[in-house]
This record gives sequence, C-alpha cells and structure tokens, in this order.
Amino acid sequence: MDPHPNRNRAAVLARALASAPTTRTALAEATGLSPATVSRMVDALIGEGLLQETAEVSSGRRGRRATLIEVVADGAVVAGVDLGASSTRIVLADLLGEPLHRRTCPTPTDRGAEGLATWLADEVVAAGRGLTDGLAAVAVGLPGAVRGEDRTVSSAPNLPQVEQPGFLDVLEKRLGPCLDLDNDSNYALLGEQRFGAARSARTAVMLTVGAGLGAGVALEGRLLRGRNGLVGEFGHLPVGPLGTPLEHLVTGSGIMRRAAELGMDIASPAALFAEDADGQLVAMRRHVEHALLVVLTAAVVSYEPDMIVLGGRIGRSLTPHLPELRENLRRIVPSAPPVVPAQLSDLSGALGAAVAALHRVYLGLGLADHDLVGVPSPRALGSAVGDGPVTGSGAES
Amino acid sequence: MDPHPNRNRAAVLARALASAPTTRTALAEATGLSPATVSRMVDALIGEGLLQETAEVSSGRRGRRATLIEVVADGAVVAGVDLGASSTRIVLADLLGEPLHRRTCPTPTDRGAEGLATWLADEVVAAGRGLTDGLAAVAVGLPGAVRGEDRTVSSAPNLPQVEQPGFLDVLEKRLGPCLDLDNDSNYALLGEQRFGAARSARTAVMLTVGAGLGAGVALEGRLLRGRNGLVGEFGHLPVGPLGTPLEHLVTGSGIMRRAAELGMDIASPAALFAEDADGQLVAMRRHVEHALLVVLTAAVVSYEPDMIVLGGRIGRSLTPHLPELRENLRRIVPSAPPVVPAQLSDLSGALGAAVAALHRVYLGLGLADHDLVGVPSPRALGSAVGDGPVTGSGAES
DNA sequence: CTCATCTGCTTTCAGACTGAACGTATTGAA
DNA sequence: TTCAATACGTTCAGTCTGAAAGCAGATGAG
Repeated sequence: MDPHPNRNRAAVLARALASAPTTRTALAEATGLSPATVSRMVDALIGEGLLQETAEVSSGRRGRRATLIEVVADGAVVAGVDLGASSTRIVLADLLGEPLHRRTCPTPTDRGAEGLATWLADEVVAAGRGLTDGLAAVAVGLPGAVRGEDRTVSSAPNLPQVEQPGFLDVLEKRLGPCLDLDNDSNYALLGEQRFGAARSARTAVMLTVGAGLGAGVALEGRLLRGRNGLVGEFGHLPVGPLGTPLEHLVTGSGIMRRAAELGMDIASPAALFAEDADGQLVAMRRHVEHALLVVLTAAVVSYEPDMIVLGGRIGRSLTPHLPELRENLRRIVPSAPPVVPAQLSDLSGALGAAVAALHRVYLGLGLADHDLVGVPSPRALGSAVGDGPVTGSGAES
Repeated sequence: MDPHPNRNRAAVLARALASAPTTRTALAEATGLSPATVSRMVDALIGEGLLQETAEVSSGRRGRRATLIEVVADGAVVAGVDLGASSTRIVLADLLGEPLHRRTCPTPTDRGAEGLATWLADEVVAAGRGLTDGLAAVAVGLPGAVRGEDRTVSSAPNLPQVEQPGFLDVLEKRLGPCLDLDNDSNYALLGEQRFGAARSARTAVMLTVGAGLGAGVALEGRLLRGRNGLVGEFGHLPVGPLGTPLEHLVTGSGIMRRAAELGMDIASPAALFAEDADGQLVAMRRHVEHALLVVLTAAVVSYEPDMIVLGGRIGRSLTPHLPELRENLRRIVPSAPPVVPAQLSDLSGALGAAVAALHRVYLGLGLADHDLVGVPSPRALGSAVGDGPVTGSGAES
C-alpha cells in the first residue's frame, strides 16, 4: 500500500485546476512527477470523469501536438452566499470557479434565527434548482466573527440572528454537511484574491469599512483564521481619547454619532469624502483618515502583506483619497504595500464564499490543504455585476 | 525511485527528536506508519549513527520489554548567538537541544562592521573549540530587522555595524554557510517556546520592551517572518499625539526623553515601575501602560496568540503590574490570552538562536519544514543562568 | 518447573507505485 | 523524401510499503 494514497493523483488534479487548460507535459513539469506517472494519473482522472481531453493545441512549434487536458467544469456546482445585514447575495459557480449565476435579494431581517436560516436555505436551493446533482458545497459569509472550532458566531450586531445556535442548526440540516461558515471579510478577501484587486497578492489584507470595521487576512495564499475569528479586527485598538475603540472612529455609525455630537448635520458618512466638503467636514475626514492610517499601519506591520484591499461603503468613498493615504502610510512604514480599492464591489463576499465552497469540494476530491493555494486560478471576471444567469454559461431552468 | 525520498525516515527521526526517549512501538503510533516500516527506518538511522538503542524499559506490564530509542545527542553541536547592543551571549547545544555551554561577554561596540564580525566569529569558534567536528550550524540574533530574502539588516540603531554588508560577508566567510540570521526578538520567542514561558503555546507573541520595542510572532509553532522583518513591529503605530510612533512612548529612550521634557529627573525607566513611585511618576507609568495596552491589543487581534510573553528590561519591570494590565486587556478583548513575563531572562535570545541553528541541522538531515514544529521538544531548563559549562554535560576542554 | 500468554520487534511476501528507458505519433525543416 | 524534434504512451525493473506471520523476551498461573 502506498502510504500517501492518491497523493500524486491529487497533485495532478491540483495543477490541472490551477492552470485551466494544460497538457500532460506541462503537468509533469509543474508537479515534478515523471511523464509516466502524470499520464497514468490523467488517465485515471479521465476515467473518474474529472478530467477530459478537449482539443489538440497547435503550439506553432513543430512536433506532435499536445492534447489539452481540462477539468470537467460541470462536474459539480457550488454556492457562495454573502448574508449581509441589508442584502444577501448568492453566486453559483462550477468546478473551475466560473460563476454561473448571481442573485441578490434583500435580507429579511425581521425574521428570527430559524426563520432566517430557512429562508436562506430556500433561496440557495431555489438558485440551484435544475442542477443535475444539486449543490456539492455551500459557503455562507456572515457579518460576524466565526469561531473555527465549533462554528459559533459572535460579534454580529448588525444581524444578531446568526449568533443563535438555531441558525446554524437549521442551515446545516437544510443544506447538508458540506457547509462552510466564515466571516464575510475573510470571504471577501478570498474573492478579491481570485477575481479582483488582489489577484497578484499571495499575502493580503482586506479591510471592510462600512457599518463595521472588518478584516480578512491571507498569508501565503491561506486565510488566517484565529480561534475566535478575531484576526485582523483592529477596530478594537483603544487609540481614541479615553481609550475609545478605533472602530468608533471610522465606521458609519461612529461617524454619524460623532457628527451629531459636534452639532453637524450630515446625510451620510459619505458626505465627509465629497469633493465639496467644507472645513469642518474636512477636519473630521482627517480624523477618520488618521484612524484608518493606524489600521493600515497595523495591517502592514502585522503581516507585511503584498497588498491591502479596501472595501465596504466607506472604503469605496475613500478611493479618491487613497494616494494621499498611501503616501502617509509610506511615511510611517517605507516598505508599505499598495492600498487599492476592492474591484468586485458588493460581490466579493459571495464570490469568495463560492471559492471557499469549492475548496471543500476539492478537499473531498483528495487535494491536500496546500494544494488550495491559488486554486481556482485567479482571473478577471468577465461579465458585469448584476443578477441573473451569466451569459454563455449553463444555469438553465 | 520514491518521489518522496526519505519521507518516512524523516518522519521517524522527527518523532524521535520530539519525544526524546521512545520505543519503536510508540514511534509507529505517533507517525501512523506500520511497525515494520518504523523498525526498518530505525535500523537505517542507527546505521547512519543518528539513533541509538539505550536501555530496555521495564514497563511493569508483562511481555517483552521495549528497547528505548534515542537520538545520538552528540552527533552535532550548534551555536546560538545573541548579539546585543551591550552584551553578547553564546550558547552551545547538542543535537537534542540540550545546552552544553554558555558564555556572556560585552559587545565591542567600538569596532567597525568587519571588526565586529571577526570578533564574533572568533568568540564563537573559541566557544566551540575542542569539539570533534566543529559547529554544525550557527544562528545569530541581531538587534534589527532582517530581510528573509537577502538577509540584509535594517533598523538596527543600537548596533548599526550589523547593517553594513561587510558584517554579513565576514561572518559568513568565517562561520561557514550554515549560518542563520534573524531578529533577536524572533529568536527570543523561539527560546521561550522551547525552554521558557511559552512552552505550551503553539501560537505566541513575544514583545521585547527595552531600549527598543521588538516583537516575535509564531503561528502554529512556526515563526512568522515577513519579507522585511517588520512583522509585529507595532512600535510604528502612529497613536501618540501628532501621530507620534508608539515606540516613542514605551521604550527606554522614549521614556527618558519624555521625563526630561516634563522636567522630571529619573535615573532609569525602571523608576516608573517602582513601588514607591510618586504621583507624577505613576501618571507617566499609566501612559506607558496604555501604550503597551495598544500593543497588546494589536498582538491579540492580529494573531490570536495562546500567550503573550513580555521580555526586555522594561518588560521585566512591568511584571508586578501584569495582572492589572491583563485585566485591562480583557476589558478590551475578552478572549485575550495570558500575558506572562519571559522566563529565560537574557538568555532567551541565545537559546532561541540555538534552536534555529538546530533547525538548520534538522533540515539537513531530511526533516520537512513542518516537522520542525515543537522540535526539539520543549523542556524546562535545568541549571541556573550563568556562564561556563553546564554541570554534568560534555563541553570539555 | 512448564507452559500459556502477552508484548515488542523482525521477517516474509504480495501489492502498488514510480522513474528511466524505450516506442509511437505528428509535424516541420532540410 | 528523409530526418530531426517534440509530445505522448508503454514497458519494465526497482523500491517501498503494510498485512500477516513468526520470533524473542518477559511474566505469571498452575
């Protein structure tokens, strides 16, 4: 018996997933295995229906044409869900991570924990209706901290239902055992790393500045999940006057409260970042930006990321001020990485969740943990953001 | 050919290193390999001179007695060096990580880069004189940030010589290729994790508060080294008035400067933490402690460590105030881990460097990266801190 | 004392996997 | 046309592994 059963099989499959259409020779080179072994494994995987030969490639070079090998994309469909405090987004993707279907609906916040879970499960199942084999895995991003061990949720003030144990129970019963839960910021980072701004960054931090201050951290392509889902939550830093948490300084609710205290009347936090902001607003903006600078510095010196991605509503409003922000950051830490806005807008969470769901499937196919780094392969997202089936792909019915 | 050559051999060796005297049966259970394979590997390793059978164990149970297997401790000797701004410490250790010899000497700060390197190499070689095969590996901890890629050193204001390329060149030429360089705080953490306060903590942060503010971070037993050696350097956080770096608030020089500004005359930063401190001193202490609280919070939310170790001169002075500090930390982050003082005093850096040097040797023996977690096995340090050969062990001549 | 029994280790053996080498197919250049 | 170059597939000997059986040493019951 081989002590590492299916090890090479998994390695070949992992490489096939990573670089979508390949040849046997390229796989052999990438995996370091001998051509013989690769050929055998490819044959076996074709036999299992996981791989298929597509066309022959006319490489321009002379010699026998290589046969293109591809993962059978419709071998499985997964769902990624971003359960937000105001709206919920569902993305279906095939085995290669190509989005098939998108759907956005308002979150029924008036329901209780179990009612919300039932609703969500129904929505996911409805989105996946018509698929031959149902959903192979589902991942749900939540606006709160998820403990890795027992998947209990905490710190979800904006959607407290998800903290109750009944929520998870119902969801698990309805969607099956292949259910992944995590912080929405973690998934958002995963999404941006595969489809968005952080495609070139193996080590990256995503900061979601909006109603709350969330963070996702990936080191060398792997999400860093603390035991309590606290990782990157720099909002707790007691840097304000009298030890006020930093979170109170940069989030929407904090800004509104502070404005009220100062006797200012602003419609939304975005007013601070408008071009025609007046003196008092600019002063307040500078306060917010300084607090953000603390967070950015913390992110840099904590993880030395290749990139920092800013998301969330306020994060988006900050886009025009990013060059200045980065300049200030460089003054503090000269080796600071680029700070870029998120590219996937509100979909990064759902897309990242789909990636996480895919990882569950990949693990089920025998891939090792480290094979998941960079799989599915990063790519720009073709079609525009919007609901409905993606043009040209399946998702019939 | 096996594609994973010596994989099982390395696994067996790793387990033998991790749990010092074992039996073949225990190794089989720990590695998950079959008894047959373990026996074969053990025989091979004995043939290579890496393992030896020692005594038979009388387990009390009936049946054949198990033969104890041990790593041949004197198969190699490594040196760990802590090159501090004021004093330099050298530790020799055997293959099992047992300290053989310790030595402390003042650092000749008046020398240039190459002179310092020459002196250091001579000291290390002198310490290792009389060993049969010389030193198998040497690790040197430096008071500065070490880039992983090219091992250039930066941010070493207290010992600027080490930043010059000549320092590394000479050291490498004199001590051979098996030379590991890193931040002294990283090594200090490694030392505390093997021999000191953090023995039970796989994920831990070490903060060295003294002339500077240093940090070492280990995640799941592995040191987290950023590309630029910045990891954990929360001293850069611009949380003071006008964006002053936090480092200026808690380090010795910062405290002295601040005291001078306030017209206070104190002999040393330790005066702040004395029991008979008067009102003004206490107020200043509280400032320092709040800054430290920011650092601790940052450490907790960045990595969710199992433990935070405080070292350095000021860190030691803080010991009586730790319960209070931790209470405040818990108020900010309820799940905060214990904050404990370093146990190894000034030797943690050198001992950790010895561990790092051992890791180099282990890698040379075929161990995989993940085998190094928890190897050599954590243990309390028997003899007291002091110079000279350790009682009962070799280190002759 | 004898013998069953238990535990630890070793040997045997069949099976699986692997890489090196070789064979085959395809193309383009000479 | 011939040949070289490239890509792929296949054969084969070698290596490693675990299951099972066997050997070795120790204990305790009768």
